[in-house]
Formats: sequence, C-alpha cells, structure tokens
Amino acid sequence: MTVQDLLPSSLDCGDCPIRHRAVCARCESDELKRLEEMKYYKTYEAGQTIVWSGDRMDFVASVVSGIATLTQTMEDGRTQMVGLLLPSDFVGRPGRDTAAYNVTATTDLLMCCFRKKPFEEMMIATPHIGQRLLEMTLDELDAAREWMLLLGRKTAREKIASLLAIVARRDASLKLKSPEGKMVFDLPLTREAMADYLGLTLETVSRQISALKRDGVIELQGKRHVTVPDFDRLLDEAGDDSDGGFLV
Amino acid sequence: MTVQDLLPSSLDCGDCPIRHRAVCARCESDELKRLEEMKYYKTYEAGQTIVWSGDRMDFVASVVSGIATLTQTMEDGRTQMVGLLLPSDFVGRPGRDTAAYNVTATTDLLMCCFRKKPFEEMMIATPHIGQRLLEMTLDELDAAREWMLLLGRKTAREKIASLLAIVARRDASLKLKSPEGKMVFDLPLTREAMADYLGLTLETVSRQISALKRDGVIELQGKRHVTVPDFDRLLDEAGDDSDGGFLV
DNA sequence: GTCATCGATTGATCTAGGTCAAGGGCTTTG
DNA sequence: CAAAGCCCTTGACCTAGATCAATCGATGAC
Repeated sequence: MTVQDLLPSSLDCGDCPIRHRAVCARCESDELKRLEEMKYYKTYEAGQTIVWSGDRMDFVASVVSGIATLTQTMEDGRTQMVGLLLPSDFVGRPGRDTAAYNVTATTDLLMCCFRKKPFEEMMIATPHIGQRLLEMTLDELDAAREWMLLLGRKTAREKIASLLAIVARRDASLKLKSPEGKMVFDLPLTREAMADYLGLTLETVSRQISALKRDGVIELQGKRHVTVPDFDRLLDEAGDDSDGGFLV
Repeated sequence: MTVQDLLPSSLDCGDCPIRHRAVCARCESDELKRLEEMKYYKTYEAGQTIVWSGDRMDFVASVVSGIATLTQTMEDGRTQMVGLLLPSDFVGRPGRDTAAYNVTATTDLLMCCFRKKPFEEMMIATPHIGQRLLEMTLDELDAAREWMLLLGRKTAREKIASLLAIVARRDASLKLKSPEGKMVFDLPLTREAMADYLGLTLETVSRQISALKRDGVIELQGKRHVTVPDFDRLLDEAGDDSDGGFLV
C-alpha cells in the first residue's frame, strides 16, 4: 500500500469538503452553484454538544476541521461511541427529522451546513446526489460492521491497535508520511473517548497504550503525539484481515 | 405499546415482501409491474452459504421466509455476526459488486431476487426507489449502532435479553400475541449463532438463558420455544432506554 | 507562587465471562 | 436398536479486563 492509496480521491481541490465527498462527485456546475449558495458555516467549541439524541435536527453538514463524535448512552451512564467524524465526514439523516445520537465536538469544530429542507429538495431534483448519499451511507454501514467485529471479538490490545491504525490512515490522507516512512499524527481523542470508542475503560486504554509503546509498536511524544515506525506491524497487532477496510 | 404498533406497515398485502418493504412503498402500478417481471426466487438449505465475503454478488434480494446471517471472520476463526436477516429484510449493496460479509442461511431459506444490473437501472429511472433504499440503509445503520452499544457496554444477561426482545418483537409482527398477553416464539438461532451475534461464547449464552428462565423472565419449552410472560420485564432486563429502537 | 482542575499513569484487587471438560437428550443412519 | 452426530447444559477453574485508589504532571485561576 502506498501513500497515494491512502489519499481519498475527494480532497484534491476546492475549499469545502462537502463539495467533493458528500455531494458533488459528479455535479454539473449549476448544481454546484446552487449548493454553494445554500451552504453556511457553523463553529463549535471543544466539548460542546451539537445535538442531543432525540432532538430536532434541521440541517445536514460536513466536517471541515476538528473532530466530533456520535455517542449512545444508557440511563445509568454507560456510553458507547458509535461514530467518529473526522474532517470531510458527513453527518445528517436526510428524511429523518430527529437525531438518533448525541453529536459532540471533541475539539474546536468547523462545519459546513445545509438546511435540511432545501437539501432534501435538491436531492430529489438531482438524483445522483441521492445516489451519492446512499453510497456514503453504505460506507458508514461497512465501517459500523467492522467496528462490531472489533467490539465483539477483539482483545483490548487489538482494539487499541485498530483505533491507532484508523486514525493513522485517516491522518496520513491529509499529510504525507515522514521521509523514513514513519507515520506521525496526533490522537484526536482523550483516553476516555478512546475507551468509549472501544468498549473499554480508560485505565485499560492507558495500560495498553503503554504496553504498545514498551513493545516498540508505537512511540509517544507527550500524551497525544504518536509515531508509528512500522505501519504493517501495527496492522498486524490490530488483527485486521483486510489492510484496506475500516472506513469510519 | 400495542400489538398494532409492532406491525410493520409494509406487510399487509401481496405475496412478495420486497414489493412492500424494500422498494414499492410508493410505487405506481407500472413500476410495480416491471419489478414483478424482474423478480425470481431462490432457495437455500439450512447451513448453506449464500455468498462469501469478497465474492462477486450480482443480485439483490429480500427474504421471503427463513433466516440468514451476515458474519465477519478473523483469520484465526473468531467470528462476529454483523447482520441478521429475518423475513422481509433486504440484502444487497446497489453500486457495489462484491459482498462485504459472509451471508449464510441458518434455516431453509426462500429469497426473492433481482439481478443487480437491471435493479440498478430501475433505481436510476425511478428515483423514489433509490430514496427508499437510502431510508432502509439508514435503518440498518441505526440497528448496527444500537448493536454496537450492546456489544461494547452491555452485560451478558442484558445482551441475551436484548436479543430475545428483538426476536420477540419481530416475530410478534407476524403473529399476534396470545390472549393473555404473552409473547410466544421460536428462537431462530443456535446457541452458537446467538453467541456470535452477541460477542459471547455459547456456554455463556446457555448459562444466561438458564438464568433468565430460573428468574421467571422467560419460559422455555424445549430448547428453542420461548414464552415471554411480561415483555416490559424483558425490556427492563435488556437495559434498553428506548422501547422502540433496534430495528435489525 | 499556590491551589484547583483535568488528563493520564500505575498499582492492587476483584469478577464476569472465557476455557476446558464431562455428560445429556434429540435426531439420523445403518 | 445401537451408534454417531448435533446441540445444549453444567461444573470447575482461570484470566482479561474492570474497579478502586493513589499519584503525577500540565495548565490555568487568583
């Protein structure tokens, strides 16, 4: 796998990710223009909740910069992350009017939004936008199911390695690898958020990260800055059959 | 919640579920007719694999009767069920040409199929079919994410209760509850398949079912026939916040 | 400069669920 | 009807990860 393979085809031009990833892969210019007219930006601070599960959600959006999470919670407080939104990811449920999960900004966040109503009208008027949405939803479904394998069957160490691989791959899509072939990135999540992602406790996350560091699978500068000297080794630790998979 | 609430609006007429659930909620008669012309039936025996992950899959289909499962496997044999197909469920990935999971018939199975190519053309020609597909895929995504909460955060007992609740609800959609308000159904899965669904071992499944029986949450006639005297009690054991959720 | 606060680490201990092993009904086959 | 498979149950034990608790920086407030 080369660095080129990691580059999502969608991020090579323009300023607003939604143009490429979500909607406009095959847009004619006049449709693009209508989208441009519809879009607006919103910012959120780290920690801020964007919508609560069950709330009315009258927009769809694409993450421009920053990280957000989708989480589900039980009455007693147990929480499970069910989606991780990285830059260029899409959020929103055309055809549904309430949110099914809590959406929370875990870093400062910039989102490119469209009011849902006109977006849906545009979807109906421009069938291939609907097709694109279907494709993206299928991607999300694949990611969710890969994640289910992780939650149900992987060990704590494999879970951590999987998460690191996902973030490394997504991050490498934006930057290039260092000259020596090392992958370098910052963890966008606290230990607690990682635990909620992986179905673990934050203590176990901390221990396993320490273990991977001790065993030379990763290097750590500070608490968040990670260097992966050998990505294949990391994939191996993750127990991933497919090196491609896991779209998130 | 009444029994009426449990009835999917889609199963009240006709002989072929795909007509209702998957595609034709708003079909005009000529489109319906074209679909009728396209469809064909396939049968599989219990235990038979329908497609292997990675194989070419040149059809989409809807389950008419019987049960099928979607599973993912690691090289060392650990397996996780990622989807459960009950009658009227749709399977297939318009726009993708290979299967992402193993699809296996766990009982004798009758499916109503459409060759993928003409189905996709129909989808393009009839936008609201695409919309319906998007809606169904969003439902599946919701189910997958509910399932993630189960896998990541629920105890073994809660997992079992959740699964029983899902099957009971789906089964009750087809039959009515017994006069005394009890729900009665047959488990469509072996203990092993339940374990693969829930991220447990078959021994733990067996023990927890025994425990629920001992505690009067369920009654068992034989190994598979289940009576639920009090559905709310079961939901309570499942730890479900929403009594609605979990579409599968 | 001191005191909170927040995230992270690390240790000690406990336990839910996994693992290994031995039957116990069933159905199917010859 | 014996033999062989399945599928399921139950018991005895073990371990991965949870829980409880102490400590350690950073960072920021006053």
